[in-house]
Amino acid sequence: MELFLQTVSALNDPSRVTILRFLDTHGELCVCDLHLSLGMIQSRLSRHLKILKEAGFLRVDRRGTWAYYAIRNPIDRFRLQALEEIRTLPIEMPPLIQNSQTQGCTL
Amino acid sequence: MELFLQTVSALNDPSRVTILRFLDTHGELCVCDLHLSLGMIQSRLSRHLKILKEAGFLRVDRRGTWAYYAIRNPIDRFRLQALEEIRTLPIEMPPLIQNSQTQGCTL
DNA sequence: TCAATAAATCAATATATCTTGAAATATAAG
DNA sequence: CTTATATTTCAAGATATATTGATTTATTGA
Repeated sequence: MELFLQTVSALNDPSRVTILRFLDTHGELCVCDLHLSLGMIQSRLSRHLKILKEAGFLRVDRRGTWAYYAIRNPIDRFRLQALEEIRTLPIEMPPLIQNSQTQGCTL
Repeated sequence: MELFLQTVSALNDPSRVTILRFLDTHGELCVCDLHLSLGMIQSRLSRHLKILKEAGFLRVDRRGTWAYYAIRNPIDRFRLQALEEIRTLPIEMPPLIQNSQTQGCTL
């Protein structure tokens, strides 16, 4: 029961659904690019990423100063079904801004 | 997004998960039998049933004084997948008490 | 109509979660 | 070692959700 509730509770927030959809669409991204693209201040973003990671949706890969987040793979059946459901939602997705590659991140 | 969040938010509570599992196991039941079986006070149960109904998981059938709740059928794909996931959870299920058939309900 | 039972709603309190800005960590570069 | 940048954590206030007991609505039958 607890694990199910953790999964469901992680999905129960528009910011987190948007993050999942964004990472599902664009693949691995670092926190600062998510910050720039989604317009969330980083403390808020970091908190949501942590919740999604602890609920088994995301994995982190630290390379240097950057933390790269992506949809976890492999992922269990129900979480995958939730991601597939999110993929069908009509969410307005902001464009991807990837300054980490070029001028660096302005936090 | 809103409908998805309503679905997910309805699942985000141990009482409601238990109610869904109980109705999934035993089929249609009236509020007072759920009240007796699950040991939830009536106002609390009624509130959770309303949330589950509005989220599309349950249907109600009023017959006389009784309101019979059951898993909605047909049900959409993601909600069905959630119910299937709930079916796999190791939840301690209390025995079914069905006093409405015999001595009546003691609310 | 009146009383009894089932169910839903209301009001108050308690608990949990989200947001923000500031402070703390951590890595890299000079 | 010190500074700059990226990320996480902390503390405070705001918002949402859950619980309880009391009240209200609805239906049945005397």
